[in-house]
Amino acid sequence: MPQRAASAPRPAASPEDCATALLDTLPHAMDALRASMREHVGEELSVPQFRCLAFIARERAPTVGAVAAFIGVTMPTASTMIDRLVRAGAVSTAVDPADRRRSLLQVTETGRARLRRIRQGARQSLAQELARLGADDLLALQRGLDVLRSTFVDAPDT
Amino acid sequence: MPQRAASAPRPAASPEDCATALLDTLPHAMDALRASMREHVGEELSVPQFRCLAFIARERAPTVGAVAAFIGVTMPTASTMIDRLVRAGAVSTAVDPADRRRSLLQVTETGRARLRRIRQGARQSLAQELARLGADDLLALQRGLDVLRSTFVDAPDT
DNA sequence: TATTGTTATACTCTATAACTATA
DNA sequence: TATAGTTATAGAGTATAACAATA
Repeated sequence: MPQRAASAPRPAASPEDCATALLDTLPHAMDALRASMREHVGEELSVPQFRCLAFIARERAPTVGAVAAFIGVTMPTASTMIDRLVRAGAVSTAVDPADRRRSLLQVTETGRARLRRIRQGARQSLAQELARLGADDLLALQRGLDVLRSTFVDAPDT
Repeated sequence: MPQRAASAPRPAASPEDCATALLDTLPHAMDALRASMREHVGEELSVPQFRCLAFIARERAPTVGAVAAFIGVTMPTASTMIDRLVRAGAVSTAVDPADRRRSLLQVTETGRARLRRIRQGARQSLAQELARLGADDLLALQRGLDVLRSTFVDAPDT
């Protein structure tokens, strides 16, 4: 079984304590994330738009339903969001020849460039804030985020 | 200096890597948090409303400006949000006798009960998902959240 | 008949600009 | 004149209900 560092007695972390910490930490962290995405004026994307675009970019040609499922919204919501991205020239749609009810989505070259700039800017700006942390804290953060991902990204619902 | 477990060689976590992890993990975690707050039908609060109410509840009698600063929105936004909470009977306002421009906010007993129920429900529902994790993962999560809090809650901007 | 997606409608969240009241 | 707050307006994000088109 996993042997632990013998240094200090570790108080066990209960699921309830973690849930509480999640509840009052996550919203602030999201604020910072949002801010990092708005920093480059004139070149911005809301968090939902960013997620939407990033998802479409990394799938080959997802449907509206797939986007909705991924970002966790209803189809009407995804539909209008995608519509805005299409009007902004970031996404193109094509009818699926195999099932004409489906729209296959793709990020345009414009959208791809836009996504790249936003992502890089946000990452840089967040990294700058994180650069104040020591190596131990960074590692702890990374591990915590891994757990978060395994819980809420890789295994969405139970 | 902090001695490390001698088990495996640890790849150093760079601020950039953590920023990337933040960018693609946090939104999903927020989805889960939002869902946990909506679970109890008929007894819900949006995340911003929850933050607003929770802040007012734990301060003695904050002003609209203080709420705006805490949740990171402009005053008009805070003003209308609070107005909704007032109309819902969760918050009461009183003119500050010392400076009649200020409104002093308070959570009503109704609001307090509501907040308690929502918070408990959300915590329980999140805790249930986290209960699948082992003790090590829970600890890692707790530590990661501590780092997140120290970075984005305790020390908002540089 | 079931599924994919859109349209209609309504609310919250959010900002900027313009205004009111008080210091 | 400066500050606290509100009102007006506009747009994004969100949901439910109703509809269209296709399987």
